[in-house]
Amino acid sequence: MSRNVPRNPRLRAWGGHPLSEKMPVPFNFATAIATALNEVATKLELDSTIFAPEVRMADPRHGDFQANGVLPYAKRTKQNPRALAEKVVAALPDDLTALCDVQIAGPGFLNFTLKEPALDAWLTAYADETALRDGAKSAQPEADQVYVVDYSAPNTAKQMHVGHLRSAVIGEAIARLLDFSGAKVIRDNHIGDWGTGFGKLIWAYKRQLDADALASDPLEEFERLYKVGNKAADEDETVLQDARQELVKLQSGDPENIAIWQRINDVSLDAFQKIYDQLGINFDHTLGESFYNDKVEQVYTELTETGLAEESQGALVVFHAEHPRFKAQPFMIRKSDGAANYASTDLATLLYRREHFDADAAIYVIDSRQGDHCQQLFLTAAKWFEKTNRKLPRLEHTSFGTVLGENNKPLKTRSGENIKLRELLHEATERAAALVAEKSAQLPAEEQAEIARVVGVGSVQYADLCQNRSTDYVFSWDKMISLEGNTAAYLLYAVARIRSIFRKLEQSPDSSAAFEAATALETPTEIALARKLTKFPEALASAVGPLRPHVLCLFLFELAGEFSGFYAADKVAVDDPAVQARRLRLCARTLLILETGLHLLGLRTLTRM
RNA sequence: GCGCCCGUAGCUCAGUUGGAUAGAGCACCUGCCUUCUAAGCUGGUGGUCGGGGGUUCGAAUCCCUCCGGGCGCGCCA
Repeated sequence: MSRNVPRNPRLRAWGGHPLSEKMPVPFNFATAIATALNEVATKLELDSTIFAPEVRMADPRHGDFQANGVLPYAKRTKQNPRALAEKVVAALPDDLTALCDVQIAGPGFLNFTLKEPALDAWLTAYADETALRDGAKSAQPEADQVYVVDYSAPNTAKQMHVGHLRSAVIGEAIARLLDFSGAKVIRDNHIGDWGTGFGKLIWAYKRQLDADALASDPLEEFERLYKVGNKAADEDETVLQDARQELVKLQSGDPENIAIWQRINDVSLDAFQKIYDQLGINFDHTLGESFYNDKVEQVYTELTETGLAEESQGALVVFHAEHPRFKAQPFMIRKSDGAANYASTDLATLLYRREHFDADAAIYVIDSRQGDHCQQLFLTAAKWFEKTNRKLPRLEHTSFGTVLGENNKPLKTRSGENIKLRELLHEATERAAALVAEKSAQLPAEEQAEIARVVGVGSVQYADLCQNRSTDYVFSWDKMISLEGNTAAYLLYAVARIRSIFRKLEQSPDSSAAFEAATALETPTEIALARKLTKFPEALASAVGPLRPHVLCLFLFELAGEFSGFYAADKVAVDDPAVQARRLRLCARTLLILETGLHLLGLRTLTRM
């Protein structure tokens, strides 16, 4: 019999960890409380269609968790809320009341405060990343489902710019969060490698190529050529005709044009990879629009045969008669010239993901401005899959707002150009390097450079993640790099200070032997820190559920704040071995959760800064 | 015109299945380094939650309406 299988059925429901003989402890206390309250409701024969525990994290002044469900239930069933609350509390199972004190507050709220032994048991049970991962997986109903995460997706022949930042950063964090929670994640970079712009670009490539520029900075040269071709086509009708001919030749497989196109894509992907390397992004697949060239015909055929698509003004479009807006606003799946567009390839892509990857879910990390497109895509796919007896994956448009400059307009350079991601990351690193030189001049130059890279890039990533993704956000170098408040540097600094303690004491955060002498948590700052640590599962679940990384950011910031308070109040390197051991254990767990959390967000961490 | 998002402290933002005295950070004022990294910590000032109405034990949160801002809506992706 495996000792990893909880014998207590409630513990199993909690995703509990049976390491402590004297106290079984759930991974997620909030879930445990909700489970217990539902059992009580059954025991008391409450109407389960009305009763919901409504457990949430509480203001620390009121305890660790509060359950608000008793009051509305009592109101709806015309009972005295307080009397019902007392009945519920009296019926709570012993294993829950062993974990926390329960109080009735106000008109019938239940306040749960974790007892010190429960905190202690949690810190014992969840001592490494594997334990956290197992706990997260057990708490996640979608564990083992296949999630395709579609993010980044830049266009080839152009450099990545600030407009590509959020999809890449948020998408990566979401992929990591889902993976940590037990999903089978497939990271798919759906690059735009087949646009109509290639005709103009190839036209210019054949006539105005600067070989030296191509050798030194090919992507810059492709961008210049595109502008040349675009301008020429605008000014001269015959150029436009020629450019169209180049596109037709490309699409019909002309070897010369295919070779140029291939060259452009190779160069582009190399440049993208340099950015991805800095951001810690690795895709499982890069299946761009060109990959679906031979797969759109099936889309046309099936959508026509099922009666979903119709001809309109020479194009093939889908209307949704039942929809107030999409009954008139078409979803165009084939242009009047017969060419595919991104609606066609997106439909083909979804089918491929369903059939080839067996996807249970597809997450589209795309700009909120494409909301209509996604809605039409999802609506069309739902009908198409239903009519063809296919299982529709869970489809989610994980949208995000625009990065604004301090003038509240989309962020651009002074001359009105998009800011290149390469330059943005470079400047972030430079600014961080200046700070490192000022604050940590004693460190070797090489280490200073590494710190600058981690802090600089991490600051960009964190600034993007820490705000609710649905809103636009104002980009500010000063706020981002000032390293105060809810920033990457503040969190990285907390990590570095913990590492420093272990170095000074010549101990390892991974060695449980160092913590054996630990006694019960005592000081208010010790207890506050431990209480915060046990909220990680809640924060994680709240971030994964609605795919909102900023919830995790906020938790990590608050955790780092609790740690800083503890650090200032309670010295770890004290003579008393019991006190030192228990504080060292708090440091080890804080380090574990800060690092795990930051890595989930896609940031790297440091040992010194 | 239709639709989506948004409006919370001087600034940038949390608070989204309705819950306790609406919270942070920055800025400003105030203390704290011969003690583990002061890129830190402690205390304080600061609010008609855009306006008005409604729903109820309870509304920043839900509904209605108005004001203000951003974005999208047939051949770019």
